Amino acid sequence: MSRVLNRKVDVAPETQDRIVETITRLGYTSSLAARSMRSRRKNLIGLVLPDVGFPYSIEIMRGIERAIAESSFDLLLYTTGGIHKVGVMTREQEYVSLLSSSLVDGMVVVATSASEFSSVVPIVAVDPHDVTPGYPAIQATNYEGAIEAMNYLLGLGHRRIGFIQGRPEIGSAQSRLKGYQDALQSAGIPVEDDLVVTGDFSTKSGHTGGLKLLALKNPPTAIFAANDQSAMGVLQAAEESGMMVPEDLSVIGFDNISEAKHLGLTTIDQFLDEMGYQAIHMLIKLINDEPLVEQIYRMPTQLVVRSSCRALVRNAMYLQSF
Amino acid sequence: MSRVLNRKVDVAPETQDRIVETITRLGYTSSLAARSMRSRRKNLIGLVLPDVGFPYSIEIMRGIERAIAESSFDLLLYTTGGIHKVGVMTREQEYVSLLSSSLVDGMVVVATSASEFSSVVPIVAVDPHDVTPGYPAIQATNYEGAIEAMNYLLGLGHRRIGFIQGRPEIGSAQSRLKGYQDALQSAGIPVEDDLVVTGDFSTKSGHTGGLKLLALKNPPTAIFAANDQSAMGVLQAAEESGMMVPEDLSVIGFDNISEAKHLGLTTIDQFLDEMGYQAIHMLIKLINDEPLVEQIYRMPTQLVVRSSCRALVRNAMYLQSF
DNA sequence: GTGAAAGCGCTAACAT
DNA sequence: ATGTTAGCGCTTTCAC
Repeated sequence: MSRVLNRKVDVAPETQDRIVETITRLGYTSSLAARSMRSRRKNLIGLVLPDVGFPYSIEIMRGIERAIAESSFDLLLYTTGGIHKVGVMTREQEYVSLLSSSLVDGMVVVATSASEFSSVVPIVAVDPHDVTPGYPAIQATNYEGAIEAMNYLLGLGHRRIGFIQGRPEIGSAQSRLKGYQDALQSAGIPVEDDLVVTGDFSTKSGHTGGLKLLALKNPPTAIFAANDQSAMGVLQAAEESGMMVPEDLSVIGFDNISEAKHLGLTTIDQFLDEMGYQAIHMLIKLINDEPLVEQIYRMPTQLVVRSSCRALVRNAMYLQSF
Repeated sequence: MSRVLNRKVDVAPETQDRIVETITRLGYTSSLAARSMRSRRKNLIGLVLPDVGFPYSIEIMRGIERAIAESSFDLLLYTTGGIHKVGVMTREQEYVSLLSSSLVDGMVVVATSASEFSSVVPIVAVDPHDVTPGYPAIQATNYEGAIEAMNYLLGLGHRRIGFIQGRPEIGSAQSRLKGYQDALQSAGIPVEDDLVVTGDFSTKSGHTGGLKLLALKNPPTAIFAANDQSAMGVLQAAEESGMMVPEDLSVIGFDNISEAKHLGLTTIDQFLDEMGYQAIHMLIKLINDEPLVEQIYRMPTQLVVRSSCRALVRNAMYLQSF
């Protein structure tokens, strides 16, 4: 029977038919556990996500699923339910071992904070916190993108530019800050500590940070937020503090979840999607023992300007239709 | 060693320490496959989703993850990558067998079109297409909700009310249509075929249907769309056909993804979330052999009015902050 | 072309 | 308290 299912060696057509008939009649399906344990190739890819509910994770999952759909692999996602549970960070390696030990052919780990993994099967990381990880990974060009964003604002004539940072312990946030600082330096503008506020990539932190910057004695004429969520918060802050919303205040979000589409740029959702997609392709290459062109695949980040309230209406239309 | 890991029988403290030390040193993790095959209880719940990328699936997953985080179970999601692959519908039973055979303690199946499942472990379905499925399930009060929505519009004085249907083959869409028809009948208003257009829950179908309804010789004064996506399409249609958007046209979306929050109602995202959450709790009861109060858990659906463009801006703010 | 048997990594039951 | 062993359901190998 095993021979029929795995269509390996010669089986008499008559026996074959009889077995197939019985299988369908009984609704039999081979046990994943037993099968995985015995055979090398499982046609299954494992995925470890920090939190399945975040838009961030979702977009990456979209790309992963797209690549999976095109491939012969199925996907097995393992989660314990949110990053809020204690010790999840330390459990990352545990999850990897769990799946890699004998269930999947390869794994994708998203937004991990580990800088090293021990695994029987190949691993590809998407957007790891570590800038120089010890495993194949998909990364964004955070530094270059930040420089680009700053040059845009500098090109508009801005000289006092505020910065809302992302979660400081994460590599991407550090790279973006460094881009901010280096761009200013290149333009011969001193970096003022007052103009840099710490955030955590959330709208709320953008809001708080925005209020802080706008309340300065000598407020910035432009604000560069480390991601779109914070940029949104800055806009809210501007609106609340009674200012006639933007048009008079340049706000840049590093990522943008919707508006960029109208400008013909890659939106962050497409961006994350593509990251997931590339990760699977990279992983499949590794599984098939094909050589990797580059250990770290770097995707160019793009920026988007938020400047008018009209954009919000357009965003609404877009988001709703999605 | 097995005894140490499963902290079952008595082990000498000294031996215990030695083993734990070795385990951590070697980074050993027990094989999920082997373990699952041998023991009854795996502390793992399986999830079969039609498509991990849809907002619909995502919201349900949120609730599921929330419940999982609170429980002692982990979650294993199985997907082949999108409903677009051929034969996925028929493969539903296959996935169920695959996981249920020996990997998980119970399963949640979302938006399934099967009316029967054979499984070794307990199954709970979320929002099955079948209105009277042969398995425990979480359902929405689609019929009652539609009556409620219609009564709202009738209460505003509307007598010619259009209807944008959902995917006709799906039970929930049928129930909503029946609610529309019955409410009209109760009010002594004849059901006009012209006022009912078929859709598929998408914004595009709402758009097309809206244009069709608005182009009627005697157009409706209100439109009831079977879900929020289509309601959004109707709004777009109204705007495009040069009408001063709403205020003068009542559009109701049966589900609402964001606005309802401002009105203090349950939003569809909360609604789906809750469905997923309840499903896990129901399943855990089944796994623990506890009796089920009701085989079908019915969640009250709530409606929301879309009437002004201002709402869009508010939506944008909400969605962005999310 | 088919039957038989070994063994994958575990857990549970039984033996010491 | 610890050592030993029989399988769980498969795939693979080796006989026939």
